[in-house]
Amino acid sequence: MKNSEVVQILNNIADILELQNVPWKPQAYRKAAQAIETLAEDVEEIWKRGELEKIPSVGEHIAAKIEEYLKTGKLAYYNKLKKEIKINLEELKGIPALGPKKIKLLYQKLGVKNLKDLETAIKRQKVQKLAGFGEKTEQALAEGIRFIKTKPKRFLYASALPIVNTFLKTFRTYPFIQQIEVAGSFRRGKETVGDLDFLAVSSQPEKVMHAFTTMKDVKEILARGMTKSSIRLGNGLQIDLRVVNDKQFGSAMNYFIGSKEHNVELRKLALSKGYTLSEYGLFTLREKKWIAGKTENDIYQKLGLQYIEAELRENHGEIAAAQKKKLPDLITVKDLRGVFHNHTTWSDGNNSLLEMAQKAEELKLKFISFNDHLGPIGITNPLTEKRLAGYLKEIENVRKKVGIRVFSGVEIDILKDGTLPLSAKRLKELDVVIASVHLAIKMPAAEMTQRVCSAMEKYPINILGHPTDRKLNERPPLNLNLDRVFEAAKKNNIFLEINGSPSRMDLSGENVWNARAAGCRFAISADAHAVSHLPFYHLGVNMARRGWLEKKDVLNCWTLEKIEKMLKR
DNA sequence: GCCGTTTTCGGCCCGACTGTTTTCAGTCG
Repeated sequence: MKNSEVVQILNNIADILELQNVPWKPQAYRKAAQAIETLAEDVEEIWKRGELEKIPSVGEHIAAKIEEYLKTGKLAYYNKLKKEIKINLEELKGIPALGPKKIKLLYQKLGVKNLKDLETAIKRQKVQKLAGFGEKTEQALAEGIRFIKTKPKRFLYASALPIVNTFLKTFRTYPFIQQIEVAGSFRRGKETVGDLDFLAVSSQPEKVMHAFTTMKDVKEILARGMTKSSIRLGNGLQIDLRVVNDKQFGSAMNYFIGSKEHNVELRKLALSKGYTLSEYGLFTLREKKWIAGKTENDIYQKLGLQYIEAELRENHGEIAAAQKKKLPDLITVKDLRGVFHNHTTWSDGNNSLLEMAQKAEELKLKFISFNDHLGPIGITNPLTEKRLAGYLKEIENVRKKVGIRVFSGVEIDILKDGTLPLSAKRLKELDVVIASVHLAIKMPAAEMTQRVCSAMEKYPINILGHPTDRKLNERPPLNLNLDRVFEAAKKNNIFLEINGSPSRMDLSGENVWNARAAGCRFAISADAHAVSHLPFYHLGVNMARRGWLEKKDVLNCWTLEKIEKMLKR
């Protein structure tokens, strides 16, 4: 699956062309990148069928470039561009508040080529003296650097997911492998992963190691042993594979799923009961007699615990709860009857209302909620009060053509002053109102908290959209006093969104956990901008599970009658 | 560089906010 690599290269080309002031081409490359990003299929398969140009926004020239890359692993045009600019754009463009124009000026006036140069220039206070820059910009850049430095780049769960699936599917076909599973933070459903850990059962470990280290996507072999090897893929993701025997599989899974903190607690508990626990099994302390290890359930049982789902293993009280048999009956993907927060061509989505609704029906959902943008951000092609009537009319038509419930709604901006750009009266004409912060995202905590809480107090809002507005690997969460936000949400009967968009995952599992403790309820959304995005609600379920949620905590799981009743404001 | 058919050439989602200015450029979505 080379999709993510192709997407990255096309985006990088767009960045360079933008820096060079080339008109229009950057958009063309970016659009093509976006189209490939939302593909459900492997771009290599499409190329093999000779259908690259059938991908929207991919024309003759970009298709040729994709072909060159897939064939040779290189792209001459991209390499030429990289040589021309002499700047480490990938590094610099990641800094918030730094765009192509400023990067160019920094290079021309101060010779800044990379992060290190920029740091030196800031230290010498040279940046603030540049035309168009100032003290505040310099400060903002220093802060931006601090942010990206303290946040090591991790892979999004969603980009690791197809790799995991392909890997498992392939390795499960090998006759010399009896069992193989993914472990690590991926298994715990974390929104990002540092690497991937797999565990296999085989009586011929050397064959497994051979198959692993000779996979076609391997770029580098980091370690190759008899039962354990590590490789790095072309996209930089590290994969570890370990082979154990049948009797050890459960204990090894338990050890490699972690978290480390959970494991430490579990081992302590084992000791207190006269056992010792390691990746090789649960043994009696004195005679080292094997007690359990074949399955994880055996181990938890022997320790007097309920089975603890992987998503809960963060040493967040799960062991104590398991002792008292008080673990939550965790929500699953199947419990969701529908999905909130979906965009269409009425704002910045790629598919029509009908296409989205039909896809939801195909996914066996019972309802879909449309929440196109309404607010001042032009690039989202937002709805206006004027266009609202046409939007609602088309939704009415869609209702006649599909067999599922279709909720009308908007995603409306919470403006800087805490007001919404549509009256409460008009908002009440809609089934589902999601309110979100999109602009003026840098505000001190007190003001930002006031802004969000005031909107929840004064307007008929159903769902607070992506409450912290964080973007994984891109920017930190809003300055918010979340305790106050949770309190206001509870008081005003507003559901907190768990946004399943891969780079958002907002609220995070930990925030969900806290909000649940504060008595809040939740709505899971896809924030889909294309039919291929609809399944993103699965990722939201990961956050919900990490936050200990049950069916009763999540609006999507209720009966349609109950949902409708609850949405009335 | 892509797209479309009132166009094979001439368009290409655009407004708020910030920090720098004194009317606007750059960034963000």
